[in-house]
Amino acid sequence: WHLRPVLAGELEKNGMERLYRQIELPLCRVLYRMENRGICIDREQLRQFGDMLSRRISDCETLIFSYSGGEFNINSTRQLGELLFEKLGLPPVKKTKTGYSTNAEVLEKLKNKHPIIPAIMDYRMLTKLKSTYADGLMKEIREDGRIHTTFQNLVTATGRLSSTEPNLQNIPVRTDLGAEIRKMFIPKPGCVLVDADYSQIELRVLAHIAGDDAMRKAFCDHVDIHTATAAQVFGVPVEEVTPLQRRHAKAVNFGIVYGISEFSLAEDIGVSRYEARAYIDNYLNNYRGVKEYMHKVVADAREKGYTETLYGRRRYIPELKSSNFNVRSGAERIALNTPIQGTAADLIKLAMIRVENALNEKYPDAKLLLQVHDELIVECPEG
DNA sequence: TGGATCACGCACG
DNA sequence: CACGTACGTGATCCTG
Repeated sequence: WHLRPVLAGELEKNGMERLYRQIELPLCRVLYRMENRGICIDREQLRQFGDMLSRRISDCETLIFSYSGGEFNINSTRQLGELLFEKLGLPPVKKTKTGYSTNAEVLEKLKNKHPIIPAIMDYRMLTKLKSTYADGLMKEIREDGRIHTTFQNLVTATGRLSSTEPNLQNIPVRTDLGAEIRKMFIPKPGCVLVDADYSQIELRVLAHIAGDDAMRKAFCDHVDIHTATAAQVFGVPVEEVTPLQRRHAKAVNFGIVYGISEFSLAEDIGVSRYEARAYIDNYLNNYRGVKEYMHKVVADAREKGYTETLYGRRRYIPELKSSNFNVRSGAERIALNTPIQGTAADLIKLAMIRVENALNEKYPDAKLLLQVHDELIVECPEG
């Protein structure tokens, strides 16, 4: 309690009273309730899924060892690297600090060079699902048949939440087999799970804080933002945008939010650096507000020493003054991205407080259970 | 022997 | 694997 007046003074001095009183403090009670409620998972289905994975992993091992000409620990990146790049003589694509890189990107490039590669990719996917999810989640099921995560509100640099023991914010969804895990989260009898997610919240936040009229108009007109961007970048009418153009425009939109470089964009969508540069230039000439914002937000942060969200949450970035180019460039991407990611975090926290209160008031049997950065999951009575 | 820590890889938004 | 996270496994260090 000796700290209280000191910290209260700090809050006020930094203009974060509103953030604290209207968001962070009331959010604590919401998070406490969500953790206590937990979410139900189908234990029997999870067990069967784990057994199926065990069988497939075993088949995969047999296949891999038939190609390698002997047993080794496939989980060891060191042993795997020696096999692939020394014994089998495959071309090393990339290095790590300590040896050969064997990550998914490398395997993707090698997958047609040797039949062992696809088998290793399968093995990686299956063992990830088994150890982290099938086995990992099973250990966390409590007596009540539910999984109770812990939400951390004081961990991230941007203001997002994180979730631990277990992490329920990274349940698989992108692959078909992974999505099977997600289906095992079920409502209690008589209820349904309602999943409500924001559409393109980060790009909407960008359009707002950058004050970009073209991007705001696209959202106000309810057009698909990636298609609208493709039309701008490639200079074609909206109706004539091809699926490939849309995919490229989507990558550019993501890249902008992360603080793009032509090099990583080119790598991501498989075009030349020259083409990637042209995409970015076109983009910034059409979204002028975004271009100005990118410069201004970095310059402001360099001057003040921190960058901030719409609600005044700060992130200090001393590396902006580094003499090392890579360190400084990284800091500039952080200065650009943090207000976007952090404002989105502010907004969903505010929404959580309002949803919790509105449900208690009007639908007391409906319960907010989870938050996954841009989505809320509610368990509510059927009908 | 076994706990702590680092490196690596990979699940999500 | 650009921004932000959590976590499992292997390898290595260190302690007692």
